Amino acid sequence: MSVKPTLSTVAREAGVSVPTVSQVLRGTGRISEQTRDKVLQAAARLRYVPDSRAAAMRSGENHEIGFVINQLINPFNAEVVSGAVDLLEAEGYLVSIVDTRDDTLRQGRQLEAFIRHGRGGLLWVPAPETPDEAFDLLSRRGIPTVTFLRNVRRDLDHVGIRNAEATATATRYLIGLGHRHIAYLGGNDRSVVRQERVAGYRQALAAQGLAPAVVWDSEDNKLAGLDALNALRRVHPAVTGVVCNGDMVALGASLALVRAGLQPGRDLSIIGFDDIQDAAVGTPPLTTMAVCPQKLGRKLAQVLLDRIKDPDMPSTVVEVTAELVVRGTTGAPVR
Amino acid sequence: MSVKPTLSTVAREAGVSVPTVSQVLRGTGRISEQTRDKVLQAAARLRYVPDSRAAAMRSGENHEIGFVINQLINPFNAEVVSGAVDLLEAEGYLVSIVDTRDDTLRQGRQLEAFIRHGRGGLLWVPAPETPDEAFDLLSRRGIPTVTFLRNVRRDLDHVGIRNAEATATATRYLIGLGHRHIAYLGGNDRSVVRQERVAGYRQALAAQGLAPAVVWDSEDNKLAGLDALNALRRVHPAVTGVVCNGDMVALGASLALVRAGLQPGRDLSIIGFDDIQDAAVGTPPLTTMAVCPQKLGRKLAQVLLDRIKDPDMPSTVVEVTAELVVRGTTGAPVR
DNA sequence: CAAGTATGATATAACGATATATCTTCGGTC
DNA sequence: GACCGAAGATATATCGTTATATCATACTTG
Repeated sequence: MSVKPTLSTVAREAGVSVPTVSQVLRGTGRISEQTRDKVLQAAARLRYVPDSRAAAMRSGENHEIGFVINQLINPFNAEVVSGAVDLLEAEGYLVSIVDTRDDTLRQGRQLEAFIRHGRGGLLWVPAPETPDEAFDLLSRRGIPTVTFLRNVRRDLDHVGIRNAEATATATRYLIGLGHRHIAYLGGNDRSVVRQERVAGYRQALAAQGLAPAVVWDSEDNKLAGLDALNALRRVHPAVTGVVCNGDMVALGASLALVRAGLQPGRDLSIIGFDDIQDAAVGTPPLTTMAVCPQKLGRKLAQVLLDRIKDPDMPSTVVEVTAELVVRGTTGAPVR
Repeated sequence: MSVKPTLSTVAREAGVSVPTVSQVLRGTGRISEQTRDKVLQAAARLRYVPDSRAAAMRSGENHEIGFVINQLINPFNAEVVSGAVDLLEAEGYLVSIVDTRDDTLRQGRQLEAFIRHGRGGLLWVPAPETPDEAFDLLSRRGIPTVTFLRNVRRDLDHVGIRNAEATATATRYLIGLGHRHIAYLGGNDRSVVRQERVAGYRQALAAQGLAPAVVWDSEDNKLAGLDALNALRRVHPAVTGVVCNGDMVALGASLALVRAGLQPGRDLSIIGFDDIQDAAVGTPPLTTMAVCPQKLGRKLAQVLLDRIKDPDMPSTVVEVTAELVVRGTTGAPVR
């Protein structure tokens, strides 16, 4: 009893032709009230659900959008996704998400799968060292694509964060509090985002003629942040302020202090990045550079919708400013 | 220059017929070495990518799987997803994820979208109060479906956790430590999972003839857990042990104690559920009922693959046992 | 009343692939 | 040399839609 009703089934049931059913269901063409009702009733009786793939194949229109994200486990990303999905679903699109986990090979397979399965648009956080061919394949096929966070190819639409500006703000804030030895913690140099952020940090330091920059790598999770801060403090004991590449690392760093019996914001100042939900409920709550992920997601969706509407538009770059939210992990250095 | 090469383009380029190209690329039929090479080279030159939708339409085979999850922002879920994806991608499937956020209406639209766009299988955490029609539509169409966590319809395949057993274990452990007033914290009664867990908790209490059960609702995040524990303690000051519906709530509860200047594990014992990454790095680290999300995800994928292979198989139910991991938030009650 | 114009429906082709049947060509066998 | 089978390719139909063209029928209009 698992037969899938098609236009032809409905047409037979209603006693009309296939194109007529198609026209009724899409509300196109001239149809009399009477046959309209007949068709709608037949469709409801059979519980007809149209096959979008067949429709897309013929019409060329495609309402399925792929979201290629780098790390779904990161709550910041998850919130951006939900913002983008809200807008796109309201416009009748189906958004399907895949998680590359920053594995370039996996990403390559997923992108190809998206092409094979005919996505009508792509939102994409490119994995580090994504080969040019990946970008070329998409642009050759003319698939509307918006990159997110990592602005690798200037010919594509992009939505991101003013990274350098944000870390400069954070660094200046610490300097203003009286800190003289400020380190940058988290990320690694393969990351474009981190490069931009470190640049802003260095620039703010240089503008005040301050001590040489200290940049320390770390994976993007609490445990790694915890270990990284301990290591950093051993090697650079003079450091009193830390600008972090993300909230997860910052929370880990804060935890390292607490475990060592020290107090974040007094013994060492920490500034995070992102303002994830956990940032506000930490002990102490985290000072951080906040961007609203929901808003970012909606912006992302909007840029894609615009691009789909007008494929020949010159490429857009939207950059959002992060705002300093002062909470409990920053304060004047103790001397 | 955005033309999409098709079988017909490749056939022209290679100087053979369309079916021949199809056969070469799929490795079926009898093909001479010579034409095989010709075709492969032509396909590579044109950067041909097959259109899976057209293929699926004709052949009926479908290698796209939908994962309908209830809360992507929950790291436990995100890890289950990654486990399932690993296995399914290895088998050549594309897994596309949507997040219902436990909104039954949104879920309905997403399920219908999955049907329209022809998913070949579904992994599904049903939202609370999912109407029967939703299940019926899927089974009528014969779409292989495995529910996850929430076992609502016994006619479907299912992978879940032995909830009652787990909370009974947790409760007995607290009793063994000497606790006599034990509460259950988190979730709400619309949730099937929570019902099962509360049942296990009640049963363990009843077996020892202990004080009446105290069940307290909370949303599934840290902040809500924090507020909920404070409220619970005001109303039931005698409570010395709390079994939680999830780690997020448990972490929030633990935080509430710390903020009140109390010590989790001494002043109040807390047991979580899930063993998310943050559980191990909390201060103190969280005692919890651990299930390995990766393993759970792989199991889930395996059940779906089996179902796809043999649609007439009787329905399977797999239940995984959660294991007590003792860390820092439990101890004997102070008197 | 012939010719033109809405109106409401249908016929037909096409999208890009695969399944099935058909057709050469060649070599082997009696 | 007639017949048969296998190998290697192609012709044709089909999946479920939509786009375009065509076709009746009725209604205007001069």
